[in-house]
Amino acid sequence: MTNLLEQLQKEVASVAEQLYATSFDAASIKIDKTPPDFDGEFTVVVFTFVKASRKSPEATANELGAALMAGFSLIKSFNVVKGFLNISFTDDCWLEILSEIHSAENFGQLPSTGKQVVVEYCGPNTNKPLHLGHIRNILLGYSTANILNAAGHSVHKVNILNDRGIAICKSMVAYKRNGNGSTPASIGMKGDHFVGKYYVEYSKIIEAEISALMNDTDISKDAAEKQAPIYLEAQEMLLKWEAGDSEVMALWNMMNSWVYSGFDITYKLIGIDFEKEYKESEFYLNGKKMVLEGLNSGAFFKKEDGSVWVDLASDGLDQKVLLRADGTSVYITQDMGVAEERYRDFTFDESIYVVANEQDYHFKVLKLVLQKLGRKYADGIHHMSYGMVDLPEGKMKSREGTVVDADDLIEGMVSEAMDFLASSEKNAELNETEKQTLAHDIGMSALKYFILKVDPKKRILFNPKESIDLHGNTGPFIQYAYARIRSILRKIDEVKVNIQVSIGTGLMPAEKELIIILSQYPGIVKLAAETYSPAEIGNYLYLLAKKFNSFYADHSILKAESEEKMHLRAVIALHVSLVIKHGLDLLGIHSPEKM
RNA sequence: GGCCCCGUAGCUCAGGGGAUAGAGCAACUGCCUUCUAAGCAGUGGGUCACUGGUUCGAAUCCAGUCGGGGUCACCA
Repeated sequence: MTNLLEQLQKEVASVAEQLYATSFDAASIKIDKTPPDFDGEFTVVVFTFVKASRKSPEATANELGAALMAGFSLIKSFNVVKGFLNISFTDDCWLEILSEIHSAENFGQLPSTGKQVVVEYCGPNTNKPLHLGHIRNILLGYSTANILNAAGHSVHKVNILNDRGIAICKSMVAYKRNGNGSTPASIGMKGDHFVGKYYVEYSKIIEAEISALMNDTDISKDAAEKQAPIYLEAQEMLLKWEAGDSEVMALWNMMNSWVYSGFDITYKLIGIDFEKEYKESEFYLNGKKMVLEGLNSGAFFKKEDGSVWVDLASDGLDQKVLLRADGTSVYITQDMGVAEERYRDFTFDESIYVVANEQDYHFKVLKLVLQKLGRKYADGIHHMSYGMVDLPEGKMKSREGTVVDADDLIEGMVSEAMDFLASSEKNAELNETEKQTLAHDIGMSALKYFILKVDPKKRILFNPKESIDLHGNTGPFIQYAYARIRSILRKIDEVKVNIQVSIGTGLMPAEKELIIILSQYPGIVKLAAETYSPAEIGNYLYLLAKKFNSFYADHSILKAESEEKMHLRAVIALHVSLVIKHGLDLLGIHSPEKM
């Protein structure tokens, strides 16, 4: 019963086999949901059978329909339009399905697969605050982890902190020059913004120095950049860092700790968490060891200048450097070390990297390199490649100051939701704190849904001048449907109505439609997990909420025609609300009880 | 230039072999003494970039063309 569609496929296959003495693979039989303009719930596409039947599509469809009716008691009726066999199931069949949903322990949670899955997301640099690009990454990562968990996997959310390298040194150098011992606390600034301020300051200083050099001497801009005093200072600081200079390490630790405390605030605002955070500074040396191991095993080779390379020509890629001539590590070396550690930590079956598609090439290389080192776990590496966020003018560029800051964006959305609350007579009974909480839930919902409803693979266009909607195909729309249902259910609880499904009540089309949509939910969770696509959940929830709202406008639940109808509708509404809540949870969106 | 991704309504997006291509926003009409109007019902809006091919059937698959983006660093 739980999978009506599969059952129907099998029935069709066996009926067709009897009629036409040809065997058909049940799973390959094409059955769609019947489009709204036609009568029925499922549609069998009969073109695949006409060759065997040697009859017209219509005759074949009629023949199959009659045979199905005769042998399959759940079918109420069928009709044929051209090559399409539309099938209706009995009301009792759908009520039975509703009853199954009603008695399910945790509808939408799929049985355990026993698989260990790691999801890495966020991956910030520690020299500046998070921006809109990180927000998409964070939302996709967190939501995908939830979805994989609902699909039965054992999921571990991890972060990777790019905490070393020239970028952080730039902030450090600028701070040393102009910081005057100030701290985030002393000037009342969030730690990541504080450090980011000096990163911006570095750019200003070097630009001044470059133009001074170019005025004094006749050199190119590129050359001037490499001679600028602050650039040389940053380089020197990087070397000192690698040498473990205690003064540099102290500064580095202090500034990074400021950044982390800033990030933590943002993570909390968004409502996400990590089981473990990996710092690249702690693992890049392991990566180096792995490169040397590959050199010894012959997987990699050394060039005359001492640099170490891997040849990926046989895999359709180029040669790739793994270790510089001076022995320092490159980006990929660090990822190798972290991957190894991660396998030690979780012995994962699958390790998912949520990283923008500009790094497609990098992850192909990482996987191949680990495979060449004989790491079996490399087969489980999956790059969840998502499209970047564009502004109307194109890509966000931190140097040109066009980045949309994460904290600003969040604050803007929440205050917009707050404005809406203030302008409405509803929610007047809430106190200021409750209003803030609600505005946060709604504003974040609008932002999260705006990003998550789009297919992860596609790029997103964000126009900072147009605020994100609170109406229509939005997060608040779905939340609203939930809040309306909760309001009704609270009233039912008051009169202690015992909610149960009674088989034998008839079903109106709108009631049946909601049951059908509800029954699809576990399949949607599975699909979202298989395709790594929170958008599947988002689109489904919108459809569900929309159909419920439509139902709500036409039919009263509390004042239904009969007691029996009231129970039935209450059960349907209850499960619409539970699925909405479950689905919104997967997206990291709260479901307010009132709004 | 090589490789990869993307072109669907004015805008933002669904649909990814199946019937007459759908939503939201924006514009315009109606609907709150009835379970929350952040809602519902409706109107207008399309050469699914273009050309060819495969198929009973193509927005969907294949090839090419045009347009947009990414990448091909001893940057991360």
